[in-house]
Amino acid sequence: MIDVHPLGALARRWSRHTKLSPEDRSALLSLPFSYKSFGKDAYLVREGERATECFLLIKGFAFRHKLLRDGGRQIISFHVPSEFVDLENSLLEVADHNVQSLNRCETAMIPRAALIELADTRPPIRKAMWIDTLVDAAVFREWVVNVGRRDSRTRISHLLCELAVRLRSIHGENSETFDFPVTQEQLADATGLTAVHTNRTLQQLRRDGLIQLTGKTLAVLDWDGLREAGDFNELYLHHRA
Amino acid sequence: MIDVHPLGALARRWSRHTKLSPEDRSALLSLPFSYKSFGKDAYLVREGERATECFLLIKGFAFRHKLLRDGGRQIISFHVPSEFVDLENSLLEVADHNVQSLNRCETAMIPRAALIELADTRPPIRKAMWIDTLVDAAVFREWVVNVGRRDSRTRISHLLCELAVRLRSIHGENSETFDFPVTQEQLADATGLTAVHTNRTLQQLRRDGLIQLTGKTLAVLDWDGLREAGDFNELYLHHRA
DNA sequence: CGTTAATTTGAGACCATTCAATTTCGGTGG
DNA sequence: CCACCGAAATTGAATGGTCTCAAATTAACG
Repeated sequence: MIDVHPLGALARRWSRHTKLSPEDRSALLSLPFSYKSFGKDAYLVREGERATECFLLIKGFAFRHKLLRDGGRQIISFHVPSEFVDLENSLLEVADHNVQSLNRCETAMIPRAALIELADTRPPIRKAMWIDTLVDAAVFREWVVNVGRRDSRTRISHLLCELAVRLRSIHGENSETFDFPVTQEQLADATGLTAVHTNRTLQQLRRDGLIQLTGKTLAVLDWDGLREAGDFNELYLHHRA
Repeated sequence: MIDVHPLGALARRWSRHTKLSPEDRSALLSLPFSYKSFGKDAYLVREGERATECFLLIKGFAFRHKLLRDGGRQIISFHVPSEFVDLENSLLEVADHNVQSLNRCETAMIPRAALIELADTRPPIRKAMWIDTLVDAAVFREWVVNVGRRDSRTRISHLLCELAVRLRSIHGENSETFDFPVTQEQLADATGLTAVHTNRTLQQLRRDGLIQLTGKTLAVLDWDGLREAGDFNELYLHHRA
């Protein structure tokens, strides 16, 4: 799945739930944008900033988070290539959270005016964009449930399930090993736990033969087991809209 | 603020962030719908169901929630009159969570086809709808932070702040007393705490002179204090989009 | 290869939970 | 209007999952 065009992966992903005519597709691919690369841990968007463009992830991973008064951090979502990391900034005036890169990544920076115009003139593209934001919201809801009402083992398993499913949709449906540049501290901040407890919980999941997690690679050894451990039901990902 | 038209409150709310022409407004008010009343604790939407219409709250309160394997419940949001409780169902095929009434309430049930057509033909209304779903998402994000990284006192204070702000936008900007038909058990399920601990925490907030909460009425006695206690910053509500 | 980041381990403390019982509140019917 | 009933709120005491603090070990990167 090598794309000649940097927006090709986006067009392909949107085609899964919304039929795009050849004209829609070429209008999408004609969107003006500029490449922007980021190193590890770079901020793409800062809370409180006015946004004038949106970032589409071409390569690498990113995450959204908020910082608390006491210095704590809550990660709100992870993002993989072909996803917008801040599509809401096309319509909302100021960013209410930060977006940061997880590793080196490449993005297409698209002016919000161009995005809005494309959405206004191309109904199917508008629909695809809207569905994107709705699915984002569905994921946030599931995260509220995850951090609100599940214990540490279930919580971490659930998060790993979600990431596995979303990575599969890029790497191929039967892949079980993924590039996973997420530190345990980041995993902790995404699940509302501490890094220490996250570590102990991951060890338990390894001991149970559910996963293998070494360095920057995650392997799901027992999918049904992990799904069970995580109380995971992928309905909320709306993979077919 | 008595509306002659049941969709009047919606038109007024949308006008706050999106300019609607007289034609937009009348197209909105011409939306086909049917009244539907619900008793306390009735289900408006069930997880897994295919949605054919959306519910606009005219009177009364509602909330979204998900049920867990172990019988636990996580409340994901509360809704007040003039809000859609399930606008995402206009585009997503199946509901990924439940919507239930908090007290007796009245709704306008609008066919999703009609909503989509209105959005397709009226750009400002489309924009207002889209902003609605984006603000919903912003609230979900803040809830992830709330249940993920704040202690019980901060968590509950934050939730009360949010509800106060949103209720003010209906009852008038300087009101400090609100109709609040939320039980402590529901408050607990919204904050990821137990009812017992929620009770003790509320007592502490009362003892500190921040709130008064009796029966179905909430009074904010010390707004700055509550805001401080809840680490609350209303930016995420995007009240001016 | 050195140096810093990330992971792992141990032990004690604490916030929130669990379980159970009691009191108060809110709505209903006589 | 009061008695009644179930729901909601409150209290107590014991338990426990997760956190905190610190130190040690291992992995990553220039």
